[in-house]
Amino acid sequence: MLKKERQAYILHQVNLHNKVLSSLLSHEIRVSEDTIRRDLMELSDEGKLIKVHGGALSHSFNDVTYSGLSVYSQDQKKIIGQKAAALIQDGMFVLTSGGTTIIEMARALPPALRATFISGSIPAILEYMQHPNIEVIMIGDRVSKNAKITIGAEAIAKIKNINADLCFLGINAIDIKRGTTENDWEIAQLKKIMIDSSQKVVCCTISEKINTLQPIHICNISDIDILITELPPDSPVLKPYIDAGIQVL
Amino acid sequence: MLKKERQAYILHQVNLHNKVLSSLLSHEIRVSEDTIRRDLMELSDEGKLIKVHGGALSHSFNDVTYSGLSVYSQDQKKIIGQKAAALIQDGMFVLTSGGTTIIEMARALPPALRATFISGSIPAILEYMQHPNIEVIMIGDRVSKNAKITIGAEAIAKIKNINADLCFLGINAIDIKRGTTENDWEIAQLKKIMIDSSQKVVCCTISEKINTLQPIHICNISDIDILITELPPDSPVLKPYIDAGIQVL
DNA sequence: GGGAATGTGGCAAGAATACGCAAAAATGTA
DNA sequence: TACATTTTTGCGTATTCTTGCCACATTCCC
Repeated sequence: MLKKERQAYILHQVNLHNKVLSSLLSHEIRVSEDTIRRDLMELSDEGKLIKVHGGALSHSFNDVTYSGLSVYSQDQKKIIGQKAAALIQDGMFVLTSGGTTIIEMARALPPALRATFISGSIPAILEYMQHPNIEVIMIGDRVSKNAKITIGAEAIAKIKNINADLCFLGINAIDIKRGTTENDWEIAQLKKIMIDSSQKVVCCTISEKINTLQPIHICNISDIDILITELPPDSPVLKPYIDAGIQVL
Repeated sequence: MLKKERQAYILHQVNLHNKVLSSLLSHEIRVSEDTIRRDLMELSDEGKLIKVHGGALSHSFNDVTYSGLSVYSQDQKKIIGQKAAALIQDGMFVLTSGGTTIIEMARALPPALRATFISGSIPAILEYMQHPNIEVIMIGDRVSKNAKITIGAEAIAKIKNINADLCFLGINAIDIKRGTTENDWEIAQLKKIMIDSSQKVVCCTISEKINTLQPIHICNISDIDILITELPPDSPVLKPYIDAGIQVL
């Protein structure tokens, strides 16, 4: 088993179970605990997980301490949310992923809007529920505790049967060559299906995620219709994406 | 259980109940009181809570002023929640409705418990997600904004396919003759199906709902296996239900 | 005041980790 | 291809962390 492969597996396990034990992993992958520990150290240095005595934890465990960082980009995300909300018109069927940018979009929805929102993300659903006039559809399945989203074959099958007007994805990494990428395999699968089930695909992300990569591929640049960031559309960072035919807002 | 994990659990409990007792925690998490005390010390040093003799208090405890009445009803529901949680054993599949009593049950679940919880209630799912070891399945469908639960043909079909060990229903009205009743037609439908899909049916309600009626019929007394209230089982109010063959806790 | 509960500090066993080192594997270079 | 260099991995040892237990002090409650 390759080192990268091993680390990807560890990361997947962490995102899946919120925790991993060095002893268990070393037994599973049949390498020494030293190797596992070194992997965990590296992943921890990269900010992918939190190393603790005996193993590692997912970041979602202490999002209390992380809130400082998210507050920082809160304003940026509000701008993105407003741009995104402006795309939705009465009567539309809208499919959305989870993520803080999507939450901000939900908060920016005009109260008079009448549309149908479909999502598996629990925080997103909670926001949509606050809205007086929109219809909310929850995708059911096993709940991933760290992603706070429903994940699994059932959810995928359900989304496949949908034909939505718009699909909003909060994304963690986008690159002009590699397209959008993700670090959780299952969430990547979900997003792929959501893209397939929608007429138009809107990607929302703060600018610092632009030109970054994560291990798992979601879609190519050509699959994206609209890209929303907090920057003005004529920012030089966004030029390559406009040239690639994406509508940038 | 990892140290960080344990501390996260303690913190969650503190924020939930505004106080924790060392003795209780040590029993729940199955570690010595020394360990709990050390954890509380550390968390106290980090400013996450306030250490006191015998346990710890939430920091927000100061500015929380309770209205005496609501606390009273809350305490009743906590008692119900604890009785209900005690019924669940490792490996069980548990189907639950929504409602405040069910939420209290979710909060009373021992952290070591490994079981699968299935529900369409969003507040209930949120509570289950806090638990370190239980698997959570969300039933999907249209979201009813006032009931905060997924409702519809899809949800009903999904529940029909389940064969659960236990079904917990928070009920608003129970009567020895008319059985349990409800005031929302769709929720009544859901509860009916949930009863059909479970080996054992547990009804949870505060005693003031006993011998009351609502317009829509859910099930008869004979369909109920266990009835949980905040009262001791030998209370005279409960006598008719025991005579009817229900196990009263 | 007195008994019970709780807290303190020390200690020890066991688990987890850091560190240095060497073998093995991969990579680079002539 | 042959050889040097770097990377990766596993092992032994010393060290640190974690936890439970014990003796004893302190606090709480009646």
